[in-house]
Amino acid sequence: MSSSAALTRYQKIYQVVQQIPAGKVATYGQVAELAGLLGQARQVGYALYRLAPNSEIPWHRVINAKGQVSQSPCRKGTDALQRELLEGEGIGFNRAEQIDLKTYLWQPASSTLKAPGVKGIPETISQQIKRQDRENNQ
DNA sequence: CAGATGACAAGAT
DNA sequence: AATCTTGCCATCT
Repeated sequence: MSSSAALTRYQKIYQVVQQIPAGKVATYGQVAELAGLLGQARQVGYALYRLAPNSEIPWHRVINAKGQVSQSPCRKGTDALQRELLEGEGIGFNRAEQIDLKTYLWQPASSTLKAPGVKGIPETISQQIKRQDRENNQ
């Protein structure tokens, strides 16, 4: 820890991830929005990359928008571990090693946050903003 | 101090 | 449908 900043973006991200309940998952983009980093899903991945595998933070409940677990080239096996942890919480994977977001996505109460790009679930806030931005631009 | 880099996501081609 | 491009920022050399 060489950072002296009071509350960095990464720390906000960690706080959000800690709120994900067992048996549910959140996408990187969703965590970013909840952390006040709209549209910066990448930062979430960067932040989680910094975590130790034995961290108190439930990093394994964060998956990508396709419903698949991501993996780090530096940490072989973390994807398998992540899958085991999730299955241990009752989360099911289909044949394509994907999680059904419609069933398992964390949907915080009193929030309009939804899953990105999932059929049957409305677009995320960042998607709404981008779409409106696009329409204005035309 | 400048540049490289790292668990993503969405639009464009 | 698959691949490429861009946006974003904290850390480490």
